[in-house]
Amino acid sequence: MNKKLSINDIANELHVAKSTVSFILNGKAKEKRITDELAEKVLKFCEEKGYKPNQLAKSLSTGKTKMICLMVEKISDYFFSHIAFHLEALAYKNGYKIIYCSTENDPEKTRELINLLRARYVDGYIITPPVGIEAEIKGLINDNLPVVLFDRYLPNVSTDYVGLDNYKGTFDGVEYLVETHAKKIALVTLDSDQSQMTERHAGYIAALKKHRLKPVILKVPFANDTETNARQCIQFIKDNPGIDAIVFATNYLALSGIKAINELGLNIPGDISVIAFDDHDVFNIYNPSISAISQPLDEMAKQLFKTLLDKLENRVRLKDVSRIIIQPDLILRGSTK
Amino acid sequence: MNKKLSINDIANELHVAKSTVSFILNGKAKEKRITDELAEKVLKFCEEKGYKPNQLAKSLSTGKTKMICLMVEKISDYFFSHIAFHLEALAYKNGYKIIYCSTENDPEKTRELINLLRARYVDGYIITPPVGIEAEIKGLINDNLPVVLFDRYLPNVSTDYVGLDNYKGTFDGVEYLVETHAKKIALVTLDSDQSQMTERHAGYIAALKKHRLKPVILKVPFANDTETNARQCIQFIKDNPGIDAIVFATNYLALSGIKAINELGLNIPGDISVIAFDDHDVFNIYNPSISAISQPLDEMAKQLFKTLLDKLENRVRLKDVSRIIIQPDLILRGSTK
DNA sequence: CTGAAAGCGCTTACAG
DNA sequence: CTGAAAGCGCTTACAG
Repeated sequence: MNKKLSINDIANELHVAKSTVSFILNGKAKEKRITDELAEKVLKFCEEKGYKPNQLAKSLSTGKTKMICLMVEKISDYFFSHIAFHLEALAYKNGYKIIYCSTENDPEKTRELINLLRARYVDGYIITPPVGIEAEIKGLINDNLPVVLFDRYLPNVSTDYVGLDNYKGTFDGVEYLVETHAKKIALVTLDSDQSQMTERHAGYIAALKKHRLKPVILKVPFANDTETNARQCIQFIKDNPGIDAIVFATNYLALSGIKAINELGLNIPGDISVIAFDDHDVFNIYNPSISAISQPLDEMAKQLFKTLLDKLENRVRLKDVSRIIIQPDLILRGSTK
Repeated sequence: MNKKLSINDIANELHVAKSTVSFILNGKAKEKRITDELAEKVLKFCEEKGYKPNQLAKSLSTGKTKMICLMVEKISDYFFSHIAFHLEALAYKNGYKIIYCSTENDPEKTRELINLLRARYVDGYIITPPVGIEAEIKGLINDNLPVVLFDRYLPNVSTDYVGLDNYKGTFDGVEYLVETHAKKIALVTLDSDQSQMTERHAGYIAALKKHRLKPVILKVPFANDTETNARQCIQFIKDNPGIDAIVFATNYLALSGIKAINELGLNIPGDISVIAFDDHDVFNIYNPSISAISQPLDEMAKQLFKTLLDKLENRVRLKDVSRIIIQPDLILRGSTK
């Protein structure tokens, strides 16, 4: 239980002012015209003693905590936990720590979380916003806190955004299915107003229109469990005979849907081709392996962090808003012809 | 950009001393014999103004940050991201925030992470320790910081631990396979010294011994990717003709292994029964669905957090170490007879 | 080039 | 019952 060393202790032991120590430690020795000799001596002493400045004290006086908040829909989801992993590496490399929290798409919960994090004075926010949280996000922006939205945006909120070209994802997916001679291409999606979902829907509709095909759509409630989704898919397929391809708007919908198709005794891709939006590492080992519209996770995380860091380090003015749209990859596997 | 209210502002506006405000806000009004009237007035004022105490300042003077560090092997893994989700709910309910980080099983990286978090003065640690980090964990304990290990423990470190009865998991799994008349039961596991892996191995061996069967074991390197694991499984099954059941020591090994079995044209469970250690939500929708030795995630998270909280709130003395062993559930699905 | 001093926003003995 | 004051460990004008 060695007592923690403070900057005072160091100043005393070395008989210099603590301001001098502080300047040296923060790389302002040159600027403050402190002799190299002294700087060297102080640095060496700190090194030897294993001195680590108290971040709390530092934060209190600078107003910067070097912490960022990652607020996702649900940290245990495949997509979000992978984004979290990639962001972590980038954050730590740049001296930031990440506090995560899950909104579970509940605006009320999200509001509380934002309030809690504000009291912690985190420096910036990366958020997948639920609909209904516009005012709080604007509140953050008004207080000059950098906010980057991702995965989905809020039409009325002007702030940085990093997301996928969802429209192109489903559009290309459908076009590929058309090329393989599918005639009745269904979409199974969530009943959701979120931008990424409406974009996926729009891409599907547009591609069908281009090829003069008719939409066949199942929308399931967000809160459904896997089993319920499977049941609804079975009913949907029965109700719409002749479906020969299905685009699933999320990876978990695809897994339920495949279960449904299996239970109906239909063959993939013989009877029905399948494409899932958002890749998943089990898709590769599934039998048959599942074709997917993939979101480049590391690229997304990279852009997200860069966008936030540019604001945090004042390389970009707060008011200058960027929208980064990442292109999806259509990965063809065994579930399509 | 409304200026943040401080306790000083409140004291001034209400013409009371800031210590009084502080006492009231911290529920010490009674104790300090402050009139209900005054307390009421202050509370109401703070409520109206939306005053949120600055956590940084609070932390600096109390020495408590109300933050805990969750250090797992990899935040994007199914098991860890789900534990993270459950822990989050418990932490927030109790006023704590969580900083996560991934060790990637690298002692060097873990060492750095611990140092970084120490400079942040987090109040407690929940860690899945890589082998080789004993000294640093002891360092935390010596400085009276509560540490709860989970998933695996370090034999030489005496601290709280929450983990699964891994031995029982594989033991019961093997016994069930024996009951279904399997004669040549293989184990596919990681080449790892971690306690959870050696326990799973031991349970397998013990059950075989009891039934006078011979072990057939494949150990794959930790760093392998899915594809490589599948290749090695194929070779392993070819090299050991007559395997009629396989226990996989992790869920991802199971997924690779199933791919291998499929590629060999063997039927599950007709030719080979399969049990996976650690459930995964795709197991349920796989075809056939996969039997699993399941770790109760929410129970585990609950015990983990309770153990840590008991220490943080001084309900249990730091020196009193607990070991909580959670019982696995054997979930039988389509991949076993 | 260096030092004394104020300040960040809290908590908590201590005195009255 | 309440208030003035010191302290947590830093940063940063300011003076010399």
